[in-house]
Amino acid sequence: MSLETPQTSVNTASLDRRTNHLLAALPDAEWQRWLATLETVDMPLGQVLYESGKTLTHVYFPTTSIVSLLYVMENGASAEIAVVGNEGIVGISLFMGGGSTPSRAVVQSAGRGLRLEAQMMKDEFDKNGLVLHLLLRYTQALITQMAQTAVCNRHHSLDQQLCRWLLLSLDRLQGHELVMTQELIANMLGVRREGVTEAALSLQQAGLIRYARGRISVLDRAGLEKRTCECYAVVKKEYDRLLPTDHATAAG
Amino acid sequence: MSLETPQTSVNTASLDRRTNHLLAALPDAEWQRWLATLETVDMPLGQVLYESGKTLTHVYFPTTSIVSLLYVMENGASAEIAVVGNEGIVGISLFMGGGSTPSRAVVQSAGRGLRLEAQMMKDEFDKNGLVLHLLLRYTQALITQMAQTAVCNRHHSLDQQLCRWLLLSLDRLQGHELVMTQELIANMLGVRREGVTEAALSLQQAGLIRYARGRISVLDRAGLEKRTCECYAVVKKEYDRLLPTDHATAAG
DNA sequence: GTTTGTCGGGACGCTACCGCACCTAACGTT
DNA sequence: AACGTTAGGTGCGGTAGCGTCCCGACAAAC
Repeated sequence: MSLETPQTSVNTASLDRRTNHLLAALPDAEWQRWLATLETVDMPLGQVLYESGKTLTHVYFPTTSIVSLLYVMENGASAEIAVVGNEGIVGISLFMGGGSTPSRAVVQSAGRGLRLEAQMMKDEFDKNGLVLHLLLRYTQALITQMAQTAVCNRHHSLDQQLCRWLLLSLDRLQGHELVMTQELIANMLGVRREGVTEAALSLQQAGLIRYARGRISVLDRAGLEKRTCECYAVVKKEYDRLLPTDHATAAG
Repeated sequence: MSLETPQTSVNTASLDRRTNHLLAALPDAEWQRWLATLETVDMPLGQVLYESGKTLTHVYFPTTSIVSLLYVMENGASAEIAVVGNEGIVGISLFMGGGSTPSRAVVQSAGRGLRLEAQMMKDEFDKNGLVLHLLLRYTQALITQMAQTAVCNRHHSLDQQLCRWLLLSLDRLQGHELVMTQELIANMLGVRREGVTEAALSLQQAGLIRYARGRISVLDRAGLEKRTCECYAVVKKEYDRLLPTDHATAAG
């Protein structure tokens, strides 16, 4: 057969599930069901499987290719959040319930893969409970936070990271004060205490916060949001989208 | 009532589900079921909710506290992977299917929270299909990779990160060669191309790899593993644990 | 009222990495 | 054979954050 030719080929009888570990671990019943719609596709270098924020049309199971989950920053610089190869699936947001992610998936090493239509994937999960979907959505938000942290660690100044951290903490507390020594913040951010001292000092001089002996008061929240990097907004937006507060929007 | 006293109190009729967003979004049936076993607990600063690798006894729903998911490195340095407050749950590995994570959960801001016994949580999910559990386990492995990336970005040299990246890529391909320009690797790692050139050069001089015009051959895999930071092993181990290859171990 | 510990502030040299500019070598094209 | 393109190598000044050590201010303990 023409399994070696480059063009997209609809499933053949010779589809080998062992080429992707996830598919290999699938129960037989599911495998048989999916078989009908699984198709082999070529995945050339640089192909964008999905764009940040866009809804997925398919999920991909790489077999001989590697896909990078990239976060592309506003200034165009990018950083890899994770790689997916023949051990996994590209498009977890589809079954996690979010439908999209703030990252981009790009083929990083040309090869082949199998893909499945989005609706097919979703159907598998619609059989399951509400609780599940809720928790999965939460998990996706959490993942976003992690990913953004990785990016932020790589690219942003301590000053901006401190702002982000203060804002994220503030969002999880009531009021505008947090009890937190600079030493502790340094541990959280993975930097020196002196670095935090310096950054905090400049925030204080800018009139954004005030602090003394382990108490930090946020005086100008908007100012912090202006000063921080994009990472804060990305995470916040994603949490809001995935987990709308009950009083605000109806749960989708 | 003594809701303000510090000691652990078993659930009272006045338990307010709105104090934690996840609980608030719970369907009524589940909420009623959980109510019987949910208990309010004090969460003092510094309390370790779970240690890296340990099995959870409870999941926690912070209400007025903040919990840090910390990754503690071999040399004792630590970095925050994510924070969890009244919007979430501490212990996702319980329903993700992994049972534990390589990170530690520490109370970062004292307060209160609700907790639920591990078995109770699990029971909610055991009603659901195999596919689900498989995918969730995969997701947890992915999350580990993200978290580790964040840590690695913060703390390790470009040289080490390059080793990690090569190894992770190699694991997802067959053979010992990858087609990849230094330019591309630089984009993935979020660093300058020249930095990669320098690091790659030193790896080549050490006899670990050889490369020319976008082809990288790994000559000494063990050498790379020796040279890289702990991040690679952590991620690999977690993938192996969560997604054992069918021919090797039985799926747990 | 002194001591001891905690918290914040500052100085020093050092290293890793950045930004930029430029160069060489290999290869493909025509 | 000439040319342009792509991959890799080098040099140089700049800087963010590190390791270390030291200091002052305040607070609780004795």
